[in-house]
Amino acid sequence: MPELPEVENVALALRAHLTGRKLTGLKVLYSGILGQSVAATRKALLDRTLDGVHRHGKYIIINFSHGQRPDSHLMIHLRMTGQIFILDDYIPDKHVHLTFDFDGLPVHYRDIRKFGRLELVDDAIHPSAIAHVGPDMLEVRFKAWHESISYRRAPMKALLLDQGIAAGLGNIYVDESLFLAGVHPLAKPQDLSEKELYEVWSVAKRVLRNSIKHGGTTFMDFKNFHGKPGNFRRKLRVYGRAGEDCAVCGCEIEGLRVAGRSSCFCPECQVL
DNA sequence: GAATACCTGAGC
DNA sequence: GCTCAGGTATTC
Repeated sequence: MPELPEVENVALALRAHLTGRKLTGLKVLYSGILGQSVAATRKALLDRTLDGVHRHGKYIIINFSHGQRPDSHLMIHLRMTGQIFILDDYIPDKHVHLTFDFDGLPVHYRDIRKFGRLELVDDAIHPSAIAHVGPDMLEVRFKAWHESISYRRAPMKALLLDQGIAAGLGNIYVDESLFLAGVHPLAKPQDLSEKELYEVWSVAKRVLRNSIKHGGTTFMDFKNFHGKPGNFRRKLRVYGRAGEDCAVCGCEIEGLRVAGRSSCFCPECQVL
């Protein structure tokens, strides 16, 4: 499911609905999604109050406080199909692996493919567990971003997907950003002028912000905190549109495999 | 880089 | 039955 805009959507909802609420129960039905044991997780989180939600790239880090003891920090990554939601009269199906009970308010973690992770970490903002992850794509400045890609020999598509350079873009928003910037997915940094790279950087941020505004993209599984799909799918120009006509020039959108991921681009608008 | 592994479901 | 899927870590 989720790239930066979808994760931001979930983080905003967690902050808005759960801040100040105490975790009174934690039911774990499938412990494979936990980074630590069920006992350690329960011990660290139960009877604590949620008092902060932070997002870095596609990671959500929740701060739980307790009067005397030190705070606990729970880091969540939804990977491909993770969902966090609260629904009235919801009966959990077999894909709900964990349910938080915030003093009578049940919040479910559901994940069809079980790739997602919830783990206790050592910091509420920059856990050592994600020290290898680069700055958030919405915050990284052009100079720093440019310096970290300019010497690389990989195609732009691979560099934009590389969370170590900047965190948050995934397959959908990389394809969309490259299309809007008019850059071919196989183009390398040295094929592009600084002006073109600036365009990629600024367009990527614009796409992410725009998608956040529309509640993110639901392509297959994504659902927001209230179980509703995001509205950005209808704004997608190339992702998932191989074989269709380009909205700008009318020629056929092509599919291509880059960095092990399916990619869509317009051969006319994105010339190598 | 590429291949593989982690999982389940959808679509052909 | 096969291939593919919004992600990432690990191993050549």
